[in-house]
Amino acid sequence: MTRVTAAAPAPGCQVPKPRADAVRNRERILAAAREMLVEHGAHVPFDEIARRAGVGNATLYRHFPDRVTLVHQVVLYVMDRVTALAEDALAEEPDAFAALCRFAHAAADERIGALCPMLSDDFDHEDPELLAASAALNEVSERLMATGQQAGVLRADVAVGDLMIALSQLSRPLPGTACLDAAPFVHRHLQLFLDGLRAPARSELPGAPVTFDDLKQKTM
Amino acid sequence: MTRVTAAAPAPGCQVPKPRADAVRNRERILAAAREMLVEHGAHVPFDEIARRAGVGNATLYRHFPDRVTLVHQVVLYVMDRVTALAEDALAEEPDAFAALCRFAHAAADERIGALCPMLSDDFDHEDPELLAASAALNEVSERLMATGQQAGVLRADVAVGDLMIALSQLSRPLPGTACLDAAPFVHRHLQLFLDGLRAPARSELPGAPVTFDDLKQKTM
Amino acid sequence: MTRVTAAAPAPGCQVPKPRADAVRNRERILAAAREMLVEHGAHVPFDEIARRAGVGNATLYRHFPDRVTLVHQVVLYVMDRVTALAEDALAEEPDAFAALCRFAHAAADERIGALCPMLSDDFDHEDPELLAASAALNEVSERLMATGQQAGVLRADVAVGDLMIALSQLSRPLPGTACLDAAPFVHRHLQLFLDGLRAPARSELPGAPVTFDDLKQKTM
Amino acid sequence: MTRVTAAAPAPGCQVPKPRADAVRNRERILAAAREMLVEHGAHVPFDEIARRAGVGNATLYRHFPDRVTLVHQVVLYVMDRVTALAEDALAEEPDAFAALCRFAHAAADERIGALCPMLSDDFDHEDPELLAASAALNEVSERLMATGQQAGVLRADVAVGDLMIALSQLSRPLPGTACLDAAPFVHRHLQLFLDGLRAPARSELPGAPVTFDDLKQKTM
DNA sequence: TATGAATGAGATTTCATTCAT
DNA sequence: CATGAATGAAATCTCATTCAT
Repeated sequence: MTRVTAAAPAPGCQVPKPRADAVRNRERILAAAREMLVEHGAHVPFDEIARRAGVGNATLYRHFPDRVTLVHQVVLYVMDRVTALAEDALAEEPDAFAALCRFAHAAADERIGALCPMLSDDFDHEDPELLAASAALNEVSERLMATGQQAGVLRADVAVGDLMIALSQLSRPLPGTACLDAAPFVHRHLQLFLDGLRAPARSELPGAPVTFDDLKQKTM
Repeated sequence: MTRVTAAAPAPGCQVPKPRADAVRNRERILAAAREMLVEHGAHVPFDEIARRAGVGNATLYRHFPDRVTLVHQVVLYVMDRVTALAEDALAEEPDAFAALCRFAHAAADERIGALCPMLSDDFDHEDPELLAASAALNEVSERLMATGQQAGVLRADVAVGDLMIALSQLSRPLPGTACLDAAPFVHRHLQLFLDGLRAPARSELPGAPVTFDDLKQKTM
Repeated sequence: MTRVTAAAPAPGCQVPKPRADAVRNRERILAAAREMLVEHGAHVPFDEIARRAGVGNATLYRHFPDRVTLVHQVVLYVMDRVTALAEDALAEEPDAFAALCRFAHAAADERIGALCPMLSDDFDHEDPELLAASAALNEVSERLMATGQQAGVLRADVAVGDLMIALSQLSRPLPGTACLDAAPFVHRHLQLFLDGLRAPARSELPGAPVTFDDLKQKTM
Repeated sequence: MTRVTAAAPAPGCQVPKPRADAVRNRERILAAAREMLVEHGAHVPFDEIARRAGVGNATLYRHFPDRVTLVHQVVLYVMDRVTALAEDALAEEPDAFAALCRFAHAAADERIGALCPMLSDDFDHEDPELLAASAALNEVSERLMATGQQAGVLRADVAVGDLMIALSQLSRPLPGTACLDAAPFVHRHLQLFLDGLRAPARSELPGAPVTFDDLKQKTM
């Protein structure tokens, strides 16, 4: 299993020193931002995120010069963790459909909805770090679905993009509800959706299977 | 079929004069607000709504003294139209599951996601107009589901609340996508969800069936 | 004499209504901004300008969305007044060199230094209003200098740009001094410069005569 | 010729160690600060000066505890160099007016405008180092002017303060122009001003000759 | 000593709401 | 009634200065 974002510096490199407290602050800000963004939407005041992270607001600006950058880093952060969940499900769950379900529910709990900003028009899909992380998630989730389709337990007319979109939509916080845990039906409706994915297909789907790359198209 | 929100004044009442342009302005504001709220979330500046509606901002305030009121009226506006869609589906579609599907897809197109603010903590569920509209929608949609369950084409462990929530979530515009039409996979994923609703049930669902009334609970 | 910026609306035009108080506020802001910008440089807090003008800060933003716009309008405002001074000097002062001196000292008192931002790299020289005002000032000041040169009282190797630049430089507030009136030597040094302009030329000048258009070149 | 600011420690003193890199850093900061202050005014962020000097911001603070101190040292730095230029002109240029011109143009190139902060209300004129450097510059520049006036080539109604002020004003970078070299007309207008200084006087000057000491008066 | 990081105070800008025409 | 203008409060962002490594 490869963690993408935690790129280790080459041994003997000249980068001065990462300074422990700065790293810890960065982590704390990312974690706080993920919660705030998922729970309260993209409009949370920066000061609130800073307070939740326990740092001054200017510290937040030092690490993430603007909102776009912060969101971008949160996406990377969550994507990395979700990728790990998919790898775990594949490795530990022998039944193909069970693996898919395990992944889906775990990803919802891991706030996969935080990946939604990727779909935004102004999201930078060319960023190298994102491309790498994205490819990793794409690879493992395609493996997850292919396994199910080859085993004949997953309908053939769906692709990873379908899963990712619906997963994100269904696990997004309902407006006005304070946090994800306060929406106990997420797992219910997710399970209904997963039942719809199970083979044999029960109806014809409009449109074509959505791949991961489709999500990067500006023109959806 | 009863339209709830267009309450006609009692005959012989003394309400001065409805003034044609005021009525037209109210309609334009409601339509504009529905689009803006669904597309850009609850944070759209009032001035933007006013501009989209083609009226001055103060006119908007004259019709809707505050954001809460405006949102409330938009909910009523959409709820009324969605109710009509359910009635039409029931009346014109002989097959029970086909009726459900027709309703779901039509409601998505009608921006049923604009009902989400109902789930917000600060939404006033005691308002008489809302109670009436709500009861009407509840009645017809329960009839829609009951028909399907009695016909054995709809799994028995789901209720209207499940449908409404998931429908809203799946049809909400993805962040950054300007309008619903720009998200062509909404109907794909909605259909997958509908396939999950079809009997026989393929897996056990966590939690209990969600009724319409469950959605009014402040503590979700 | 033609005032350029105070463009009168065509009779019978459809522009709604200028609203007296808004016009008065705009005037007050422009006057206040001219003083603050000339006295304290381009970094004066917007709130200070608003306070000096006696309006709320947001009112300032309504009239001038950003600092660039405000500065631009101040330039137009001052340019118009300086143009009028040149016209007056030409019309009322029979002696050519006396007219030039009268104009120079009056322009210094009128804060011609406020035109300095025109020389900045990010100043928009393409704006139609500015082009018109600029042409008017150019025309009258060239007439002013040509008169002197034809009368043989003004050295021939200088052009309007030379006058404008030096005039602006010499009348700019010295850093740290509160206001122009507190720099009583402005008129002394201006007169020394004017003496240097008088014919016959006492030394050869480096470079070429600077025209008005030269000042618009980004590459100075 | 006495260099004032490079005060050598008394022989036998106990100052620990000058540390070569600290001295070099101090030089680099002073040079960078002179450029930034002259080019972008007194408002340049400290961090920018530090970046331009190639040191960390805290290093800047170690050498110069606050902005006032930094500006003060820059003034001393430039004053010392300008004094040297005046001495050179006097020593090497036999013609009195030529010496004045040579000095003026050289001082402009040496950024004499960096002395302007001396005129600021909050500048400390009592500092011993400054008093010494100031006296030295005053002495040599008075000698420069007296020579010219005794030779009858420089008008009698001007004093060193007039020269210093006008020189500073005319050589200050125009707003938006990045560096002095980008303003090719500085020497043109300076020469015009010098022509105005030449005897015989062509007009009467308002005000009285400005001495060096006049510039120290808080109330100008 | 040199430095990057942290921070609060203040500057800039936006927006919901009220006011005057 | 309809509207553009005005406004304070809050959000975003910058920067001089201090701190910790």
